[in-house]
Amino acid sequence: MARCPCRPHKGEGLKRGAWTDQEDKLLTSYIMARGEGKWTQVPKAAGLNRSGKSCRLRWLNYLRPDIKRGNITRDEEDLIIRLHKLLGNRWSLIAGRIPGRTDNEIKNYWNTTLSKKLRTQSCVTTTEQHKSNKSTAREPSDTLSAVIQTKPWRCKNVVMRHPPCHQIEFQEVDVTTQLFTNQSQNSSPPSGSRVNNVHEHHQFNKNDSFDVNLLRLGNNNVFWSDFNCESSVAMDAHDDQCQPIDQVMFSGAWTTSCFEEDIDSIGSYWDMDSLALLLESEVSDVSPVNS
DNA sequence: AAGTGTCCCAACCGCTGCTGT
DNA sequence: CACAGCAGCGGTTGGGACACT
Repeated sequence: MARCPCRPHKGEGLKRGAWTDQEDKLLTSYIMARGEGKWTQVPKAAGLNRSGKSCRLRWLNYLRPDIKRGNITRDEEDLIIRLHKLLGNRWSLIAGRIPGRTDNEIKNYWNTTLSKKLRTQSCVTTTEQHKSNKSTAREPSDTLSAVIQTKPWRCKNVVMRHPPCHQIEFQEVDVTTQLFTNQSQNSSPPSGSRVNNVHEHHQFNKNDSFDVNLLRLGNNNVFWSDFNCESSVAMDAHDDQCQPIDQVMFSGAWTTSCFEEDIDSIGSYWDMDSLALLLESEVSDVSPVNS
């Protein structure tokens, strides 16, 4: 499929277009033996006449052993729609939340299937609304989807305080997490679905640098996610619990930023149902991004 | 059977941000 | 600070597969 391999390439005589079985084998066996990374060196070392970029793409989108084959399931489709509503065209972020699916796959699926489907649905909805609202005009903002604009932050000296202590502490962080479970699968928002409290204590050094992904959802909730590992927790930021002292992180924008520590140690877990539940509830009451 | 149109998706392109020097 | 090299991302392309006439 795809490109014509005979199409002249700028400069070098690297092969392009569809990959052969032989090339796949070479790349797979190389990466299995040496691991991912150093993509510019991969083609030469693996004996491939391809660009490193092409090798990386082939591995990530097709050869990786953890890639799930087969059609997108209904659950996955639902999740993609919710995540897209929340994140926009952040395909890699969306893919990171759907095990076994690649950003390319999700992007393609969205462009070829879901966008049409949603367009059709919105046409139907619009028509129905038009019929029912002939006399009662609605604010356009009622139907606006809330797309979170994540903004990455790398910050030092991130500190969290916890009640009753409101002192700034550079050494210790207490995190109270409230996990979502899929036990309450009714349509009610997650206020009723928070069932587990997990209390953890983390130690950080004064000059530690964090890459934490924090999405502030609604007034009281912080959706905290390390996108590099399969775990997420929702923190209740009500009454100053678990709020970062560094208000810059939160001022005026959805923030992204994070632990170097493996937050799996918190005991959190991740599954599609819990995320779906979270999204379902939070998208509807999300605060304005830049207020 | 042959021609044409449409769909799907692997692969490419160009850009951005990060890191090292 | 400037620059180069690299990885990663989202948008786009193009060709095989399939449906339709």
